[in-house]
Amino acid sequence: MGLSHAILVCLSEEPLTGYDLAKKFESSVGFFWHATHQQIYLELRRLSTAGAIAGRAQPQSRRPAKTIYELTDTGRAQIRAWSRNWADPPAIKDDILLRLYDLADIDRSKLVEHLTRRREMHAERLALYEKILSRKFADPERLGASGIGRYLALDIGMRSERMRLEWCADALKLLDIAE
Amino acid sequence: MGLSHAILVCLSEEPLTGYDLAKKFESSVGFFWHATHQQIYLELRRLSTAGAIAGRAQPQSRRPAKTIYELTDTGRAQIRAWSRNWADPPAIKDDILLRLYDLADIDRSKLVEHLTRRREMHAERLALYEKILSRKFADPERLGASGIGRYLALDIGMRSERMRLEWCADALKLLDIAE
DNA sequence: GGCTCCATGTAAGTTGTTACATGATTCA
DNA sequence: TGAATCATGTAACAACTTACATGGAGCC
Repeated sequence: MGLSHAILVCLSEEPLTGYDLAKKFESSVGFFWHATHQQIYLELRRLSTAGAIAGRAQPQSRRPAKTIYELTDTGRAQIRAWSRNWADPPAIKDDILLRLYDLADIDRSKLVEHLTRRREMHAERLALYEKILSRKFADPERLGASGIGRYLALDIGMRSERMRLEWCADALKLLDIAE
Repeated sequence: MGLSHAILVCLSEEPLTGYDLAKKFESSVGFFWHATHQQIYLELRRLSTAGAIAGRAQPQSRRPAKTIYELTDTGRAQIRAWSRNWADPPAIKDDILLRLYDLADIDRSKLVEHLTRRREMHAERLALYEKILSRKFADPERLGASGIGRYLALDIGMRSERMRLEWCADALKLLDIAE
């Protein structure tokens, strides 16, 4: 199961609450692993009863109480074991390619609209990643071990956005001349 | 739901049996939409009772009987309606990026092994796509409307493999010098 | 005699999505 | 005064995975 590993990896960096994790899954880690808060809270309870993580309840004044989870030694051992396993490259499921497959039967102008919007989204994403790069990885020589990994994750994110951006542009060109 | 559309799109090309569809989902369409035969047979029954497709039973000598499904007018209308909807870019869920995120805590030599294997897989995939390209799309000028769509789907597949291939190579280089 | 291809299914379990719910605090 | 943030959950459903099952045909 992927989500459990994603959570363990996050917690290996620092102890977090379910709420914090949910936020993380909407930005940094979320760039390559998506999860909702419902999934996260459920999984936290599972990992907790399995002994991979431990939660400390922390009452707060003026705020609902929260539970901060951290890795146990068992959890740490689990990550190490998991990291040795082979991971199949992810399968792509992209609706827009499905539409292209049947181009003859489909509303052409809508497709152009969608491709244009996607091109913009990829450009925005790319700009965001570049901003993160310049802020956090300005000096790649001085990155620590975990820094390199995060740099590489960001790097493939950028390459992916750039590739899709270019493809959208070329697809639009081709659709235009093949009118 | 995605699978139903994937099936409808396949059937818009030609009538097929569940078995044929399952094969298609392991090669051509399978490059951007994966499904097992169990899912497919279930979905075919659903689509059939919903009236989007119709199956003709065809008894065979020396072979088990088969059911050939084809689109109904309702089904065709459904595709057209669906094709106008916006499709969010696919979310990536890649285990290997998860591992990178936590590089400090992880078995480095195993990671190198995995990246090397992945690089090979991407190279193989790319070669396969290039072969398909030269066989089926040798002359892109003369493609019909549906041909362009399929060409573009193949094109993004090739770009994707090439991008990942290069990323693997660069990641291996970086991990090597950052030893 | 075993392997792959044809052709279709059931059943159980896991994962992911969507809708709904609560309730206080802080900021504009 | 209303929206966003903090913090956590239940419930129903949809989608996907994995294991198991059947049985003949043709090939090496």
